[in-house]
Parts: sequence; structure tokens; C-alpha cells
Amino acid sequence: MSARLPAQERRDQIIDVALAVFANQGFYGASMNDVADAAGVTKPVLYQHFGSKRELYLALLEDVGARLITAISKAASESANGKAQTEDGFLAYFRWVHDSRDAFSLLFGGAARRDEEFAEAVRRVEDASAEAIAPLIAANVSAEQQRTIAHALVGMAEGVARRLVADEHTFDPEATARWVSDLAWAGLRALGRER
Amino acid sequence: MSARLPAQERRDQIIDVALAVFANQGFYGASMNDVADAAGVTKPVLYQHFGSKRELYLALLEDVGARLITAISKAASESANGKAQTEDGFLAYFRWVHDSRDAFSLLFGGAARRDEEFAEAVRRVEDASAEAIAPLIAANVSAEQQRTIAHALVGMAEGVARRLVADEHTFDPEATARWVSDLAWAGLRALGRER
DNA sequence: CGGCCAACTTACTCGGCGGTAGCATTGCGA
DNA sequence: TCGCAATGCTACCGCCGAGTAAGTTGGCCG
Repeated sequence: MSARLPAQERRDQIIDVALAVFANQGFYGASMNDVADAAGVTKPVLYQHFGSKRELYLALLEDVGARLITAISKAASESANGKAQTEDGFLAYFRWVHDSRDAFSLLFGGAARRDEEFAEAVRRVEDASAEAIAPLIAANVSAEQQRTIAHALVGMAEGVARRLVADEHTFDPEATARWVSDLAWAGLRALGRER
Repeated sequence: MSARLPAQERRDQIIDVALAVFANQGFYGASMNDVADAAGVTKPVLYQHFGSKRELYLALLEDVGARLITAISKAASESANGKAQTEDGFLAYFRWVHDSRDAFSLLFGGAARRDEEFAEAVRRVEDASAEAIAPLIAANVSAEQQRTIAHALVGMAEGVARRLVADEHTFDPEATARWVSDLAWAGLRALGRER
């Protein structure tokens, strides 16, 4: 069988494997036995590293969410003007989706939204994204409208990504980001002009 | 206890009640006993009307999805120009969300996306929405780009609605629709100009 | 009034899953 | 080389939920 591993390595491997399993079968669809099997190990081993199924799943969400936020905010902070920020932000997002489909499925595939505790973890990610977007929105609109716009843009990216991940065929993150950010940026500029 | 009901009425009542229960607790969170209790009957009664839990849930999805599609496409078909179609489409959408939060939660709350069969039902709704949007998109872009744009707009509406439904506080469908459709329409117009 | 069919209930089965107790084994450090 | 702590496994428990068999009640029709 597979070799024994020191605790830390085993833990990392479990996280890796569990991400794939949960992404494919969902939180309820995958049993702890499924995860254990996929890791080449038995159930009690999982419980040596994570107190419960929920705890394992939460660890995954946090892990994956942090990565996404980092990618986006890093990209946005390095851009000069608003338009570049929009483009680079979307580009970072779609690159992340492209390179980590499992992570995307886990965060936005659905299961995470039903459970209040999980939903909160997802919402933290979405709110962080919305916050990264906020500065791009014209200042002369109400706070309520700003939040709406921000979440509209987040939803845009999510909606596009969902379709790309659903129909398996590969996609070009650069082109997708350009299309979406063109759409978004034009909308944002229009907002500034009127009223 | 509650009176006996003829089959058809009981079936309708179950659908009503099940919608509320599943919307609040999710497919996995709610047991058939929960649904039965909420309807004031016992489990076997449910199974007289629906072959399985999945079948009941699917019936709900179809039912609710059809209503949404009808609302949107009716609104869009009655509008004169593209801009009006955009506005009226979004307006119909947000009115629907406003008046049927449970239905929204069921369709887009998440649980439905994990299961392949359920996900397909949801995708049918999203695709139908995307199709309603397609004619608004400039013809001089690739088919691939068109689909991306269409799903971006669908995602926009969904993202905004999700936030509105998540933080309970009531919202104004008219204002929301205006904000979102302004954003969308400006983007769509910009698309037509370039290239 | 009486019978009969549809509506409904009680009371189960069965399987799967989260979680755990206790034992086996491996390989690292001395 | 040998001990022993850490790593892992076998085998189990309890529970809960989907689904069902068989019996009971209510009300409509003749």
C-alpha cells in the first residue's frame, strides 16, 4: 500500500484530495469514506486531522477562498487606472477559475450556500471581491446603489465562470476576461456620466 | 385534525408547502417528515403523490422555473426597442424575486446545482434567460462571445438578487432593475460600437 | 342507512453515514 | 538493534432518513 506519511504531509494530502472529492460530489454527496478511499487511507485517519466532516469542509473553503481573494486584490492593487484595475481583476479571477476548477466548484458550486456556516465563508469571499470593486464605482450614487452594482459585477464573473466550468470544454481566460471587463467597464463609465 | 382533501387539492397543497420547506432548509436539510409535518399529514401521503423525494423536488423546480421564464419572456416580448427590453426583462426578474423569495432560493440558492438532474433543470432556466437576452447583443461578435455576454447578464441579475434575498431587508424591485439595467445596457451598447 | 373506495395513519424495515474504541505496525532516534 | 511514539486499520455503534406494508377512518352514492 501507500507509504506512511508524517502528520503534516498527510494533512496536506487530505486537503488536496478532499477538495477534488467534494468538488465533484458535493458536501452531502461525498461521504467521509469516499474521501478516505480517495486518499488511500481509512476514516479514522481523517478524524486524526479534522474533528468532523464540517470542520474539514470549512478548512477547504477558507483555504480556497483566501487564495482567490489574494489573487484578485494583488492583481487590482498593481494596476494604474480604473480601467486597468477592472481588466486585471477579472483576468485574475478567470485565470484562477481556469487553473482551479475544483476550487471554483467548491466555493460557488452551490452546496456551500445552503449551510449557514458555509454560506458565511462564501459571503466573506464575495464581500471581499465587492470591496475590491467598490472604488471603481462613481461616487455620486447612493450607498445602496453602490452595493448593488458591486454585487452585480461579482455575479457577472460568477455566472460566466459557472457556464465555463459546467460545459467542460477548455476556455481562454484572457479573452473571457476582456469580454467581461469591456462590458463591465462601459457600464461603470455610463454610471458616472448620468445624473 | 385538518380535513381530508381530494387528491388534486392535496397535491397542490403539498407543492406549496414543500416549496417553503425546501427553500428554508434545503434539499438535504429537509426530511420528508418535515414536509409531511408542515403539510399536516404523514409521509405515506407524500408518496401517494410523488414517487420519491427527488421527484417531488424536481416537480418544484420545473414548476417554479416555468413561472420565471414566462414572466421574463412575456415582459421582454411586449417591449418596443432593445433598451426597453433590457429594462423590462430585469424588472420582471426582480419583481419575481421580490414576490417569490422562496422560489428564488430553491432555484438559485445552491442545493439544486450539486445534483446533475437538478442542475439541468436550473440550467434550462438560465439558458432560456440567456436566449431572451441574446437578441440584444451586437451581431458582430463571435458566437462564443455572445454566449459569454448573455451569461454575464444572467449572472448579474442572479448575483444582485442573491444579496437582496440574503440580507432579509425588503428592497425596491423598480429601483434595483433600473440600476442593473442601466449598467447592462451601457455595456451592451459599448459592445456594438467597438471593433 | 350501508357499503365501498379513496384518503390517511401507524409502525415498521433497511441501508448508509458520521463518528469512535481499541488494536496492529512501521520506522525514527538512541 | 531495539523500543516506542506516531501512524494507521478493523470493527463496531447509534442514529436518522427514505421508503413501505397493512390496517383504519371518513365521506359520497346508491
